[in-house]
Amino acid sequence: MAGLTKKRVTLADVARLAGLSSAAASMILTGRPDTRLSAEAHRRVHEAAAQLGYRPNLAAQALRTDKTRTIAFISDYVATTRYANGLIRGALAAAQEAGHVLLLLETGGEPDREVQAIEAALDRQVDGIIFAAMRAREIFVPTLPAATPVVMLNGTSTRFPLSVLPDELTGGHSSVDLLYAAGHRDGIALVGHNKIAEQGLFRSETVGRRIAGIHAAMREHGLDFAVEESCWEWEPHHGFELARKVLAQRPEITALLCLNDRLAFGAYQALAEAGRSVPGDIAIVGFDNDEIAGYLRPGLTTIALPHEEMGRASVRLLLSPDASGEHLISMPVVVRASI
Amino acid sequence: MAGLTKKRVTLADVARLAGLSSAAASMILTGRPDTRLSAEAHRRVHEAAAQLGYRPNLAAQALRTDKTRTIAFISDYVATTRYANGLIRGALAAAQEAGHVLLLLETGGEPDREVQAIEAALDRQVDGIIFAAMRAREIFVPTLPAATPVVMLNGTSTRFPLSVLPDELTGGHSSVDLLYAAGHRDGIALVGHNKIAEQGLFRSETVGRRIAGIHAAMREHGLDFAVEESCWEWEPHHGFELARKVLAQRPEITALLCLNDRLAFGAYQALAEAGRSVPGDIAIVGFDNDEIAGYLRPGLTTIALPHEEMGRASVRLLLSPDASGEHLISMPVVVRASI
DNA sequence: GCTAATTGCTAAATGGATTTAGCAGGCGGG
DNA sequence: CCCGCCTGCTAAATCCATTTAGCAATTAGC
Repeated sequence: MAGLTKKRVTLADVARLAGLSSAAASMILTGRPDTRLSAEAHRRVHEAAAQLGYRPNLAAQALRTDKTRTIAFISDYVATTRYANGLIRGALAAAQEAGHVLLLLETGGEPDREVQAIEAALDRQVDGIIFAAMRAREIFVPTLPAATPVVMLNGTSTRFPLSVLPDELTGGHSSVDLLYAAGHRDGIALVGHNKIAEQGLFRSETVGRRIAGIHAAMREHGLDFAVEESCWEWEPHHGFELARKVLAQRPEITALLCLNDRLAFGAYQALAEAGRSVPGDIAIVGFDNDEIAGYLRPGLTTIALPHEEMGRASVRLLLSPDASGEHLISMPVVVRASI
Repeated sequence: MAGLTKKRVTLADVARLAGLSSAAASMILTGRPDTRLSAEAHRRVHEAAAQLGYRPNLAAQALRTDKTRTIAFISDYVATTRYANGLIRGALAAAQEAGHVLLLLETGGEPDREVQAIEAALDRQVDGIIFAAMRAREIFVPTLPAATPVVMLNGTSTRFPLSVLPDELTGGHSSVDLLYAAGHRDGIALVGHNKIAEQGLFRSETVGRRIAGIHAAMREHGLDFAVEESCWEWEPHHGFELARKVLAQRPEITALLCLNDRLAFGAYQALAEAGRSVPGDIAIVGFDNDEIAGYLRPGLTTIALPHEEMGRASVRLLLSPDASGEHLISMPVVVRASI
C-alpha cells in the first residue's frame, strides 16, 4: 500500500516508527515480564509491528539466544518402513502446536551418516533432537553439547534415558485376552515367533516385550500354544507359508496369533487357498494396525502401534524440561471382524 | 584431550591459532577463488580448523549471506497418503547429496496453515520451497520474496511454472500396451473411471492425464472398452464391488484395467470369491506400484508412480538456477504375474 | 633512484536481535 | 537543601561470519 518495501522489516524499523529505541521494542515484543516500559510504549510498539508486518529474523535471534524453535528428527529409515510415517506425522503436529518446526534427517543406519546428520542438526542450533529408531541398535552419537535435549523414539539408549515406546507388554497381553474372550483355548497357533527377534537385534527393540506379554498372558490363562511357527522376516509370503504349514500339520487349529499384520495378510491367503473361512473356521489377530489390516476381508482385528501418539509424545517430552525415563504409549485394540 | 572446551569454536579461534586475521581465515575456509593469500596461510588455517574441529555457526552465516542450506518441504498431507513417503525420501536423499537439509511442514490443505508454514519457512530463511500436493488444488501462497525459488511437486500452479510431475500420459499408454501385447482385444474393462477425477478436482492433478493416455492408446490400437465402471473413491472395497458387478454382468471379460492398485486389490478379492483365477481367467493391471501390489498373489503388474525419483528431481530443480517448466518423470512398468 | 603496481594481509563495517549497564528526571525522606 | 530511589528509557556490547576498503612491504618499470 504505502510503497515498495524492498527490504525486510527489521526491529529497528519498528522502533523508529514507534518513536522508541530498538532495545525497548525488543523487550516489549518478546514480552519480558519485569520491564518498566509504559503502557503507552507497549501500545505504540505493537501497533508499529503490526502496521509494518514485522517478523523477527530468526537467524539473528538464534545467533543471540541459541534458540531456533526447530527440532531435529533423525531417523534411521524413513520410507523403508511405513511406520516412520505416523511417527513423523505425530511429531509434526505436536511441533506445530508448540510453535516449532521439524528438521528431517535420515541416516540409513550408517554411523557416518549419523554423525553427519547430527552435525547438520547442531550446526543449525536445533533446540533438541529426536532419534527415531525403526530397528533396534545403539545409535552412535558423537559428543553432543550437554545442553541439547534428546529423546529416543521407538528405541532406547544407555546414553539418553528419555524415551518413548509402545506398551508392547500390555499389547501382547491384549492379543491373547482377545482370543481367550472369544472362547479359544487349545487350538491357538503363534506365527512369527523368533529367538533373534526376541533378543531385539534386528527388529524394533520392543518386539521382545510383545512376545513376553503374549507368553505372560498365556500363562495367566493357563494356556499353551498348540504350535509355534517361527521365521526370520515378517513379510506376507512368510505368513502364507507358515499358515499353510500349520493348516497341513495341525488341521484342528482354531486361531492364528500373528506377530504382525503382514504375516496375517499372508495367512489370509493361505486360508483362502485351503478353503477355510475367517473367522468361522479360524480366528486371526495381528499387530501394528497396518494399512492393509483394514483392506482385508473380513477386516483384521489387530493391536495397533500408536505411531502418531508416540510422535506427539516425543516432541512434548523434548520440550518439557523436567521429563525423564521411559514413556510407554498404550496400544489400542482395533476390533474388526477376524475373531 | 587438550582441555575442557566449554564453548563453541569460532572462526576467531581458528584465526588466532593460525596466526592470522579472521578475515583471512574466512576467505580461506570459504574457498574464495581470487584471493591473494599465500599457500602457507592456507595450510595453517586448514590445519587450525581441523585441529580445533571448527564448524561455522550457520546462524551467523545465514545472517550475513542469507543462505541456510535448508529447503522447506511443504506438503498438504504427509501421512494421509502413503505417497508422500517416497517423495520425502527422494527429496531427503537429493538434499543430502547437495549438502542441504529438509524442513518438513504440513498444512492439511488449510489456507491458514499454509500461510503459517510459509512464514515459518521464510523466517528461517530457507533457500527454497517445495510445495508437494497430494490433491490437486491451487495453493494459496502469500506474497513471497521474489528471490525464493519454488518447485511444485506432483501439482502445478499458475504462479510457479517450475513443476515435477509423473508422466501419466505415457504411463496410461503403457498400461494398455501391456494388455494389447498379451493378446487382449475385446474383453477389457476399465475400473475406476470418473468424470470428476478426470477433471482433477479431488485427486492428484495428473490422473486426468492417466485416463487420457489410456484412451489415446485404446484408440491407437483400434480398441474399445467392453465396460467402463466408475466410482468416486479408489479404495479396495470399491474395486471389490465394481469387479463383482463386472463379473456378474459381463462374464466374457478377460482383463481388468484398474486405475490404481487398491482398486486392483479389491478386484482380486472379488475374483477369488467368484472362483476366477489371475491371470489364467482374467488379467489385471494397476497403477502406482503400491506396497500391496507386491503382496498380492499372484503379484500385481502395475505402472509405478516414481515418487522417489520425483522427490529427487524436485530438489535438484530447486537448486539449479536456470530450471523452468514442467518436468515429467517416467512411470516404470513393474511386471509381475497378473497378466 | 623513484614512481607505480602488485602482493599479502588486516581493521572495521555489516547483518538483526538481545541484553547489560547506566543516564536523566521526578519524587520522597530527613 | 541534599541524598537516594524509582521510573522510563537508551547507548553500546554481544552473538559470529563475511566482505569491503585499504595499509605496508615488495617488486617491476624506466
